[in-house]
Amino acid sequence: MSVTISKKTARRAMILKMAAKMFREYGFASATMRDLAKNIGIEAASLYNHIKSKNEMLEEIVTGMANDCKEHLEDIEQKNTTALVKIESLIRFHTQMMLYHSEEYSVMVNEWMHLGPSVLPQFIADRRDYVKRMEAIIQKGIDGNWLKPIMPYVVVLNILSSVRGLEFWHKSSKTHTAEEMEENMVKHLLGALKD
Amino acid sequence: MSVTISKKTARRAMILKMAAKMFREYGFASATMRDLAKNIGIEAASLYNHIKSKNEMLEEIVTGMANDCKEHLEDIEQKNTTALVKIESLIRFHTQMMLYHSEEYSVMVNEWMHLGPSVLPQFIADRRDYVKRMEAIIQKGIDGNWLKPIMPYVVVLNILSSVRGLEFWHKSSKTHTAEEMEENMVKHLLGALKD
DNA sequence: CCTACCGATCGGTAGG
DNA sequence: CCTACCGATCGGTAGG
Repeated sequence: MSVTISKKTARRAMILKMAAKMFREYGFASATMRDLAKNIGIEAASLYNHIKSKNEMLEEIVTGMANDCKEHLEDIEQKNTTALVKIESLIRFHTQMMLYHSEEYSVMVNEWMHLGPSVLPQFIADRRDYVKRMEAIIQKGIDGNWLKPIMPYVVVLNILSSVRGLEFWHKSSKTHTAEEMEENMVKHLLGALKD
Repeated sequence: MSVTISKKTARRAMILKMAAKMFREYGFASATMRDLAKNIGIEAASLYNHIKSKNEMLEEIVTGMANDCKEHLEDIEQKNTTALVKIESLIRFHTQMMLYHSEEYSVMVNEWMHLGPSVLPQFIADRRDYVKRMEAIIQKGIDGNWLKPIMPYVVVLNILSSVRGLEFWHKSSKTHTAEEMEENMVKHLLGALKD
């Protein structure tokens, strides 16, 4: 019995993984349930034994990633470190999420607007809250003279957007390693904040 | 006769402007010709007196913006200035494009993948070329010891991605002015390259 | 997990 | 610029 359940769970996880891959490659609106089914090797109708709807898949992918990000931010906030260390940790965390969980992360940052009306407002509110809390960390660093004064809103936007842009690297010929990319992300995005 | 032509041209330009607005807001795939027609005040079928297809509109919007960017880069390359000044000019140019031509610029950076097979390969090749030439400017600056050594590929990706992220500011409550945003973009993205 | 099929909606055309 | 309409395709359901 438990074998049956875990098998079903694994199958569902596999479907969600493939859905993330396709949402990322074609966009949520252009990816079709028929293509998803074909890539898995079943008929489109059979998908609905594992999921409720196309939108439910998007919601699960996006909120899953969003929760991971929120958790990490809370950890960071608790720690007794300087603003510089905290921001560096945030840059590294997001970079690694994009580099090692690129499908789900890309879907979150690129397809969230297709979320259904029952989850979209909450996602937007959460995102705004996340940005505000990153801004607060930077502002504290500026107030304490640990960081150079650059508008926190712009810094946060740039960090998050730059990570989003790593999608291009991921799809490209990869002439550089993930580690190199991460180090240079830190150098560039943190460099202007240091003395 | 010439009045008729210019009227037609103006109408077409207006349709393209509205299309850009809707491609940006809903995404190319989700924006419909029927909604576009409704927003203009005509029937969907009537659109085809001004344009050939939905894809043609996308192509015109995207390649129009891409050409503006290419032209600016060529100007920059000709000028006899330091790498730092050139990169600053590039940051300011792209920031202004996003801030003052947000519809078309957003469509270019977010919807280019829906370009038809007759233009997509060229667009990708052009984009790669554009990045390579920005990288070359930075590399020259590093070689001449005018810039701190940060991987040019990452710097270029971050600059372009950060500008893309300004879309969020544009849609938001706008608690900061466009000028403030531009100055802080320069401070953050160029700061790490300076000594 | 499949066959069969639905209502809706899409981009686009014919003909005026 | 409109009426009328088409073929294709979509997400999803019924019933087994």
